[in-house]
Amino acid sequence: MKLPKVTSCCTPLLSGRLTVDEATHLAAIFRVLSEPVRLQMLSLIAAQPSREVCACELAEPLGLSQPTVSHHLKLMYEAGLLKRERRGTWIYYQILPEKLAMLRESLL
Amino acid sequence: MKLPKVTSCCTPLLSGRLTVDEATHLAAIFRVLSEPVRLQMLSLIAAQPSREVCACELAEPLGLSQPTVSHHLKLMYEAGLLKRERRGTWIYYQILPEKLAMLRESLL
DNA sequence: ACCTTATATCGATATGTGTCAATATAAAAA
DNA sequence: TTTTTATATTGACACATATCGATATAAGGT
Repeated sequence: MKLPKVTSCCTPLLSGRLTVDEATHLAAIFRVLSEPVRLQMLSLIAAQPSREVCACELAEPLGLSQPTVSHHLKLMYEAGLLKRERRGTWIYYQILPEKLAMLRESLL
Repeated sequence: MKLPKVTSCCTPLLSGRLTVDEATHLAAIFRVLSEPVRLQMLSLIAAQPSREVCACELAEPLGLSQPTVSHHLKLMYEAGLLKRERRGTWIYYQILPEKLAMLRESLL
């Protein structure tokens, strides 16, 4: 059985008081967005006509090593900002726009 | 002469490629939001009927020392998330909703 | 099986930062 | 001016994390 998609997680920041758990969870997502190279990665993915990117395409334009790219992608994947799909040897990453929408709502 | 209020700062994340400077600037603001106690502070300010709070009212409900509260308020002030106003011995802080609106736009 | 390429993990290091006690500064009251 | 209260700064420490080289794992091709 399929569960309905969750598009929000937290009380909006400005209406009602955040619980400690809500604040911790929301802060963790903002922390993932608090690294310039990760924002550049997201921008780079969004700029592709296919709206996806192979992990192997990121190291060179960002000037980072492969382990570092892998590290950042993992953090964004675990935060629910990216989904991934293995196709053969390669892994492709896509942005999950619902997560960004949820974040926008949290800033209301 | 009064300048028009700036409500946006960066290319939206998903449209067009972020420059390094834009990514760095946006990431710095997200970093300020990446600490649970700071989100709780914002929530606490917004929950006041007056929409403002005296710095001296924050330490006790958050279980933090006065220097730590001062530190967090300074970071949020410098990031443009809060404005402050001295009234006598006390300093009152208010949220700048335009900044949050700008952040929401950056997540488009 | 072996080799090649892509991705993940590990270990080490450097840098950043949240926290507090101690102290300094600012403002008002006595 | 002295005292009191509020806020800011400083210095120290603990902890998190971005980064890389080295290595491990995964998948496909020869």
